Amino acid sequence: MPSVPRKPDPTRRSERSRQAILEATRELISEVGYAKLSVEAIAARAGVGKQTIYRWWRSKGAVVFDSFLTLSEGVDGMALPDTGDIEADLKAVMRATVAEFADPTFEAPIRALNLEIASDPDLAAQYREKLAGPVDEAKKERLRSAQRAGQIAADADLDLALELLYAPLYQRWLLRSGPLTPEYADAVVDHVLRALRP
Amino acid sequence: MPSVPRKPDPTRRSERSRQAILEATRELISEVGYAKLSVEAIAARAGVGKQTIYRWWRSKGAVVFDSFLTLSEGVDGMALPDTGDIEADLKAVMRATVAEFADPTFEAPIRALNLEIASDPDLAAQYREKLAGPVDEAKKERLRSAQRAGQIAADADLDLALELLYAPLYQRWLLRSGPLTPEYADAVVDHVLRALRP
Amino acid sequence: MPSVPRKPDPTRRSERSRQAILEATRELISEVGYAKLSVEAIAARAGVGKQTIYRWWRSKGAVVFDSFLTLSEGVDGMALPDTGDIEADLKAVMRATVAEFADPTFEAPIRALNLEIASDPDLAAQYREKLAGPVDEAKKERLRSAQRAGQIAADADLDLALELLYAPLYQRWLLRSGPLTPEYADAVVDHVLRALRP
Amino acid sequence: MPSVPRKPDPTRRSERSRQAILEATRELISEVGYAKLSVEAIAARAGVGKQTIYRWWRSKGAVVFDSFLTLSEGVDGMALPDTGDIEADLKAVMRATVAEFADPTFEAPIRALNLEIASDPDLAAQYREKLAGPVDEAKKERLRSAQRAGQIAADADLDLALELLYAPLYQRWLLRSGPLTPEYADAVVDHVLRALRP
DNA sequence: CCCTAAACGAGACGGTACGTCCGGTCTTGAC
DNA sequence: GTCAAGACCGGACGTACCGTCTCGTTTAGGG
Repeated sequence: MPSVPRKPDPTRRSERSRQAILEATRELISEVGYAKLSVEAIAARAGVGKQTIYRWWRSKGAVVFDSFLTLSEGVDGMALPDTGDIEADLKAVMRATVAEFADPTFEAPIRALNLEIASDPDLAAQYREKLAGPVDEAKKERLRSAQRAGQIAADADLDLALELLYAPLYQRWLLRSGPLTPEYADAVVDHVLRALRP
Repeated sequence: MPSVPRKPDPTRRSERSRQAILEATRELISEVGYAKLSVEAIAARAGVGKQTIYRWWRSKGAVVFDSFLTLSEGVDGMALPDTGDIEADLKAVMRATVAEFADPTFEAPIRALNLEIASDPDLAAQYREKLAGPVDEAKKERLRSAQRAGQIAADADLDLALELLYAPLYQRWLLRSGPLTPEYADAVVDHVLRALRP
Repeated sequence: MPSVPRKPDPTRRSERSRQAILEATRELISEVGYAKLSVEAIAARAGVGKQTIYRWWRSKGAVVFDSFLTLSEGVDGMALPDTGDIEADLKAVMRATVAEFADPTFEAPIRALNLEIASDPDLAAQYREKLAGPVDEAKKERLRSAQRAGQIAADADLDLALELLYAPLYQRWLLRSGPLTPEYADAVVDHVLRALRP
Repeated sequence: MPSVPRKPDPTRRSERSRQAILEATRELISEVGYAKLSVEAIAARAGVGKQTIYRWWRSKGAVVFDSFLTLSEGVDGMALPDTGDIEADLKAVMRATVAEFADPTFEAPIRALNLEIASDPDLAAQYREKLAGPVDEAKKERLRSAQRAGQIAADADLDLALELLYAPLYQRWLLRSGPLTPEYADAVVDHVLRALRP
């Protein structure tokens, strides 16, 4: 008897347990760090049986991921500031990103999330669809506005533009390969805008 | 007497064991992946006592890291090709990087190494010093040659230049956020050179 | 309001479910053995909700016990053979008992039942009343007949007599402390009859 | 890789752990009863890793069994009292057995042991060899003495004699099928001696 | 004939324990 | 004193069941 694992019925899922698990996960990542996070501890903190976690998530990584999804659910309709000055606007956004990376409260969980995504292609796909996608779309919308204003080339590849802007920040932060300062953000913006000029 | 762990005498270290451990580590990362790599398995595969691993390395990550150091020992004196055409040279190098990332043989170990570095600031420092540093220096040397040839601005920040070039590739690869093609490498080079023009 | 568990109404009990549960129990004891018997498995096999089991039985042991009661319902009016020769009759009955103990079909369930009874005084009481009692009464009736025929002492303690006869068989079987052969049964009968002679 | 479970080296076994485990087992059986005894609890109480238990014992039952072996190690050379009066001596011994069965301190562990033996043929074999065997030999020695004294038949089957004596007590105790009194023990002895008379 | 209340199947839930794996420490005997 | 070997304590893993608790869905009188 190969014990066919019947799949659970989502309509009967306990929302209370789901919330408790995601909240416990977020708390524990902040408290003990991602490396020492255990399903056992999540279940205990959430007042939940371990099976309830394994029933609804494939892996610890999936729980971690979901705990972030929930955090940033309101981001969807988000739009970036548009003062008409693409350079100023980008620098503001990039400096905010730098500040977020520097904030020790965010540092640990975001790092956990990124390690999880880097390890698991499935989560990476979900990440792009649910988290990165909408945010990137908002950013590209701002770049399109700049295209219309003639501030960057009309035929610029906006996906590439985004990567030229953010990847250097991301890499410095993830690998700690250099100081992550507002000035650095500014320098990146200056260079990339130069590359994108009409 | 509180067992003061006298530190081992490196002169008596068994080179044979060291090699066996590093080799077993490389093999196992390729075979079972980084997530399922265990000290136990390394010791068994290497025909070595676990203590011998713990005696000489702080953590599993340190072993993984060292297993790469050994791999790339000959890289030190390396210089990049210099045909006089910075654009062609950069595209060649970047396309090689893309190919390396795409090679399934390298994929797993490099990913393991990067996860380890992202998790452990100490290893990150070692990484910069021992691995990234020399390679980056060679790359910067090529850029300096281009500066002298007037192909890129004399006052360009070469560290930044390197990051603008490599970070987009790195990010796409690590997060699987898009296709990693030679054309993509070319596009990045084109943009960055534009930003760096005198 | 502390959920007073109103007790179920037996008149509305589903006979179909009851039968399915008892049958599934018997099957599973034979198939996987008593130690690995689980309420979950019984419910699944019987196509029944777990609650239906817990509604009508106190414990797994109670189900096991009941599954035997049902098996041996027709035994009540049973009478032992009476050829007039107590020795021959007893030997026949005892040999039959030996055969039953040796039959692998009966072995597992009977053992399960005995372990359950040995663990739970309540079940033991039920066992005496519902199963052992009637059977013992039939056996004692045969002994009384022998008393009237002057084959065993008129003042013999028949309960003790039964125990002298059956306990040695039972012990050998339960603890596997020796071979359980027809000859052994005969020897026991011979000795006990000698002890009971007028 | 079928993970060949290499067998442990008994010469390196920790005697301290072994003792702690057996002692914890005895304590827990007395405290919480056999049904609620868990390997987890034994390990915790003994201050031992669970693996250390699973390394040296096949099952929980085997641990329980061993914890009894250790208890009764001094019994080996034991000899029964021999006043020359077999009836008096047997009654004394049987009454002692009755008392032991009645003692609530012994009740739980002995019952646990018997359930374990009844469930597991391997343990049953060990039981006969290590525990029951020596004790039975002492009892048979006393019976042989009675044979020499002409109190019981010279050709009596002493194994059978032992079973006729003890099985009724054992059965009454295990199944709680009747009161276990000194008088009952006496009655059994009287009958069995009558059956064994020369 | 419908209404309603109970029993029912299904199975999610909070838990406990399972038996396994591995981390990191400690011990033994060979070299 | 390092080494291979591996026992040890501890703790987390992912699974199996426990007994309880909803969920709709039958089902069977009583109105």
